[in-house]
Amino acid sequence: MTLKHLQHDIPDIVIGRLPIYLRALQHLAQEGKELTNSDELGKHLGISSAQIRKDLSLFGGFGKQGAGYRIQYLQNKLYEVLNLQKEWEIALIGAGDLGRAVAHYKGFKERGFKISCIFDNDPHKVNQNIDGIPIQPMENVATAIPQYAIKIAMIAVPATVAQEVADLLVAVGIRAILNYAPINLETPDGVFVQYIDPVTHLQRMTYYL
Amino acid sequence: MTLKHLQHDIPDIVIGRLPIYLRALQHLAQEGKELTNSDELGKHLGISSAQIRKDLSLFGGFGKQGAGYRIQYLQNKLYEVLNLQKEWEIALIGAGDLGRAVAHYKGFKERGFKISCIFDNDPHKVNQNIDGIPIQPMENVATAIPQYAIKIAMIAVPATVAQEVADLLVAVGIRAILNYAPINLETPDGVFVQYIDPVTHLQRMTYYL
DNA sequence: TAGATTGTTAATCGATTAACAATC
DNA sequence: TAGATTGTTAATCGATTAACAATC
Repeated sequence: MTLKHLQHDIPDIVIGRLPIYLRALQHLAQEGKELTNSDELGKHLGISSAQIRKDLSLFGGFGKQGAGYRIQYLQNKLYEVLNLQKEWEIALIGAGDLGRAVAHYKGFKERGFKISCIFDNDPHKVNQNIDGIPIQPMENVATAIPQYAIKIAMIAVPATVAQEVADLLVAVGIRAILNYAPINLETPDGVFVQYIDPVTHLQRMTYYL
Repeated sequence: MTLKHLQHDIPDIVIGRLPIYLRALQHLAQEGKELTNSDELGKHLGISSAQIRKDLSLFGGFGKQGAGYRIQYLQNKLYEVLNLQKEWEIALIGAGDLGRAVAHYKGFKERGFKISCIFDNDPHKVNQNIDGIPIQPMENVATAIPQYAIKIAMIAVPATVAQEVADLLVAVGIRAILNYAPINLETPDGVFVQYIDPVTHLQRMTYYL
């Protein structure tokens, strides 16, 4: 059973669920389980079992009728689908409060993403380091990012300059941006942006309170 | 034109977009604009103008034909819809690396959310403080949260204990949880959970790289 | 009034679910 | 084999878009 790589058939909303499945599988693996099924996964995630089976079947048959899914095997397949088999290097832009917090977060390294360079335009911060990673001046972006072929960046600068920074990053070859600034970014086709704005999540819940 | 409060007619996916609209409006207001329209907003956000008009019209008529939307007025109405007219108090659970980072983030206060108490089970951390907010022992959760009628909590503890913490929070009256631990939480009906897991966003983008 | 943009309806599109044959 | 659960199809459900009458 080979991976179907008719990638353009796969809705983005399905891709968005795969990391969630992966997280649930990790959890089950830590409990010492080797086998699971769409029903168990669904209960865990509050998603219907039919949806899980349908999502997974888009990439080929990862399960066995009558048995379910081997956790380890399914994890490996999802890593493969999501291109997570190698560690990705990330550039972090901004070394203020927010950037420092992002840089200190251990979850990136633990789950396959390594912050390999940090940039800031404040001369006082340049040549300091965060957990051993030196803070470089913004001028270095144009050389360092292509040099190490870094494709992913995180933006942790004030909202007022986030678009400008994004434009620069796109110009030097960045293809995926995780934006912590509370502002929408415009990027050309083929450059992907995801947003981390905890306040919008809170505002979504207060509606119901 | 009064607010329609047939709240159960409103799809959650629409509620989820309102904070994004609010963010765009704030941006336009800062540029000194007083008036906007569904087309301008849509271009800003990469959303169709029809969708914006439809979403907003679910709550009553906020615009004027031929003119568009008055930014200030629309902001106020959205604040009203989302219950953002008063500052909300939040409890933060966990004062490790992640909890500290969350506590330091200035965006909450700036946008109407105040972290008013912090809890941790590490005796070494208790009685220290973060930006002037004392770290209390976990035993205090049961008294402090009802005392101040806090309805929103943020979880920044290790994934292994996050469910346990969530159960406790629900038991003492918390109705909305922003969960930073990379694990799905199960909560009873009427308790809302949102997730902040930057790694899942990165994993979603690597698919396309 | 003429021009512009909303609010709303109807049509389209896409995602979820139910059900079951296939098969381990 | 009998039992269980997948993979997949068809039906349902819900969300988005197109279009335009209403109206500022």
